[in-house]
Amino acid sequence: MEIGDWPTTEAEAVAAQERLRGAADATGPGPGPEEARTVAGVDVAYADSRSGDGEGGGSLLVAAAVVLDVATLEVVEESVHVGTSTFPYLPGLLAFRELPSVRAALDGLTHRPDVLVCDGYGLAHPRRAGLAVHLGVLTGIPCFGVAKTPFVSRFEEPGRERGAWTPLTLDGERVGRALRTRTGVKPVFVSVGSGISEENAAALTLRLTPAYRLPETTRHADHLAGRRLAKELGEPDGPDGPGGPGGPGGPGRAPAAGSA
DNA sequence: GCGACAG
DNA sequence: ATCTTGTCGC
Repeated sequence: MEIGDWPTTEAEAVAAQERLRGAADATGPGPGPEEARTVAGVDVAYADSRSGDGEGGGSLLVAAAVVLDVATLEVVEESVHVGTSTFPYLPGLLAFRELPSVRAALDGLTHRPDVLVCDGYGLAHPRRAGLAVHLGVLTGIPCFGVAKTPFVSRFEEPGRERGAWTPLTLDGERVGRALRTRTGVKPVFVSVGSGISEENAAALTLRLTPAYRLPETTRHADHLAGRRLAKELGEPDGPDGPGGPGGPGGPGRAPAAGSA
């Protein structure tokens, strides 16, 4: 979907997801830890989560995309996008709140990552159209989601050790895995978005969690977005003062308005 | 009908 | 998501 038919209301967003559910690539196994050279994680930080945005404008937000080398887990490239929210947070419609800014952050990358990882869901969604499905279809890059809570899905508690997992189900369908990334710690919820198999998504998730419950990609993107947001809030006029030149230091886009 | 509900 | 101090542990 292009900017032209971007949903404005909840009803339009739901309809868009129902059309999207068939557009996802459910056949491609995509790359696993051995095939993928790079993986990009994306996340968004908000200055004001509650009012989000009203009818008039939107609150400040920062989207971040961080590319990691799968073999070494070292940061290859970073990109941030500073903008404003154009859609409120509504359960099941997170994609419409985060997609515009996430896309902008991804556009700032010079690398085209082999895989995309995002917070939230892919198929583990009421209409099988979570953020990872939207992002995978939009970019054409294999994408999956790793969420911290199961939302509407259900699962049996997996074994206590790292690597243990159980099926995530929704309406009697398999929608992902409850995967233990750290021994003795609550599991994460992995679900495919588009262009990658559940097996490869789970294998990559384990590859990306050598030390923490959440993937390094998510951690890096989360921290980058948070640091940049704090900087924006603390220095509204930038390090060079009012009217001064100097754009955003290093990687990063200039502030971009969300709407006219 | 009301509440709960990825981030 | 975001608001926040201390605390346990490598």
